[in-house]
Amino acid sequence: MSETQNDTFVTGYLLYLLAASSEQASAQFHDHVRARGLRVPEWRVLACLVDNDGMMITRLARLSLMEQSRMTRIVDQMDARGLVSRVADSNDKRRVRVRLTAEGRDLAEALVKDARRHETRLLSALADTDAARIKGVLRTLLDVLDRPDAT
Amino acid sequence: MSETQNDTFVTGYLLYLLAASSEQASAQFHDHVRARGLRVPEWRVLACLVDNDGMMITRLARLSLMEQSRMTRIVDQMDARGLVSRVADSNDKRRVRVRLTAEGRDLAEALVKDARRHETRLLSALADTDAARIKGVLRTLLDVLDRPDAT
DNA sequence: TCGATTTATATGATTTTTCATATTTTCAGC
DNA sequence: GCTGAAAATATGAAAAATCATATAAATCGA
Repeated sequence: MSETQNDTFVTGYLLYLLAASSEQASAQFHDHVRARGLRVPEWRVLACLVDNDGMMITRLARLSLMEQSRMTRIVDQMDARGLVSRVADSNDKRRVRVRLTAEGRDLAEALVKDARRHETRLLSALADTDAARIKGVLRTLLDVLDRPDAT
Repeated sequence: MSETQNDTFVTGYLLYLLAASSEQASAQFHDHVRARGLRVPEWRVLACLVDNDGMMITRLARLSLMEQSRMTRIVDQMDARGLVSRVADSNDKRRVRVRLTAEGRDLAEALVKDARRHETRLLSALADTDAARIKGVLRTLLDVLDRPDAT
């Protein structure tokens, strides 16, 4: 007798599929990140800063999918550790610009390289049609969610 | 001058797209869940149990995407609150079967109904082709991730 | 059938994350 | 140039989540 019975709802529910695939797809790479001595939120910060160094805390938080107060502390710790430094914005004194240090940049670039490799492997495990579609579909979903309706 | 500059990596990275779309797609419904007086993990437990009442803690944890020790405590609290009850498994005394109470079932069924409505709205905001593809693509990804290779 | 291993759950201690709110600076309208 | 609102960041206290490990029951092999 199979233990798995009629999984009528959860298993086919869009939000479950999204959460589960995000979770599982990330698990492997997140292990790698931790093996490199970083926590996942720190890796996210580094990745954002490689794209666009000197982001302010708020924007970094939005992009890294975390709360502002949390980002403040993450940046504190990364600063203390020498991966980033806080720079006052001359135009707007409220803002804190976060910049990669040389060490931070090296680590960030190495990890981005690893991430790209990992992504390639992941995509190549999918059938061509799925691999070709997945990012487009997700981007569309994100676009729709940005528009203030969709509930 | 646009604040958004050359987002070369993060914005197009599969794991980011997955995390961000999961996060954002869920945000609205999770607010609804909290408005109904539940935390997200509790909602997940209820949803699992509607599909398959009497699941054991370990399986519930896997399906709800959380750790076992955490699930033990969530079930404690839901039990204390009268939403579920713990039932000893007669065949295997290590196991704890978690069953919905009448109250738990009512709440669970109401929320599943809400979730279905929300999902429908979400899908209808996508173009037909995307709506038709998204679940399939995610399921494929999950399948691939289950197979022990794909790194 | 004994002992070693694995599986299922529980729990104390710690770390992470959130929540509410304070502080500082900018901005908008008058 | 004031005044009130909004934006950016920080921080204490609380809640949630993780980690390591304990306990207990089942299973597998010699």
